[in-house]
Amino acid sequence: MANIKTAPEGFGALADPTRRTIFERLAKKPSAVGELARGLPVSRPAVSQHLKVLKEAGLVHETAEGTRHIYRLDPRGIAAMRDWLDAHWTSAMEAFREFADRQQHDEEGRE
Amino acid sequence: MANIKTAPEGFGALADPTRRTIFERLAKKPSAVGELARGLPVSRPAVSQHLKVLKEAGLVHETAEGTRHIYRLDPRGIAAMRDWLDAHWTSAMEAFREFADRQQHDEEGRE
DNA sequence: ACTTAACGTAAGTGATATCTTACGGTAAGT
DNA sequence: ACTTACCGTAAGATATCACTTACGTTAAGT
Repeated sequence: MANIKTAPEGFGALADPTRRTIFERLAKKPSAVGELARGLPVSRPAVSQHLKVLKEAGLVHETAEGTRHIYRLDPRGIAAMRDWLDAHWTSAMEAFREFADRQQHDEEGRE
Repeated sequence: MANIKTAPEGFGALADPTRRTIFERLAKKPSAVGELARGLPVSRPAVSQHLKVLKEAGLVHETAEGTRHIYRLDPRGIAAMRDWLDAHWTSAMEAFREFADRQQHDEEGRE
């Protein structure tokens, strides 16, 4: 099971638009830092800082190839966030359905 | 299908610890604002502001009962975030598995 | 009608986040 | 050995965020 304690960090990590773009870029293809910086409206050091946040959240994994640092998505971090959402989704689903049904029933009774 | 364009807003909404606590509280039981403020280390207006963010992210739904405003989780917003994660999870899973296999193979060859 | 309860919003403040430029370190190429 | 490529970190500036107090509104109770 994925470590659910790291899930909250993930939300903070994906809260920033630039980091989401990086995340989506890595989903398509593992990339180096400079490679990511090209095509982004921020500097290369900024990308490094974003990758650090993503890494500490357990969402990406880093490996070195010479001086190049290759980053790729870590599915375990993503799974942790999914699990966190799922843990609440079920109860929310039931409660909301019950509420929606009652809401509809009340409106029908009023017509 | 849930509107995937609202998903990113959700990450920002759940990035704050206090909002996550509110979120978890609502998962257990729909509640009014003052009711939520009790037991939280922040003021009632702060809770109102947090609920506004959660609402704009599509994560909660508001209904009025007299002067009391009842908030409950909106499963559609949660589903949107889940879908966003799932969209990247699959490709990340495959790429990472391939990477991990190759990594292990390399290490075996070195022994 | 008056009071009370519950809530949202405005304004201001302190903390945090994100960005930049500057710098230092490591590995590869010549 | 020297240069070049690639990267992380430090320091500082600006923008954004979360919080508080003060205020106005609406609905219920007496």
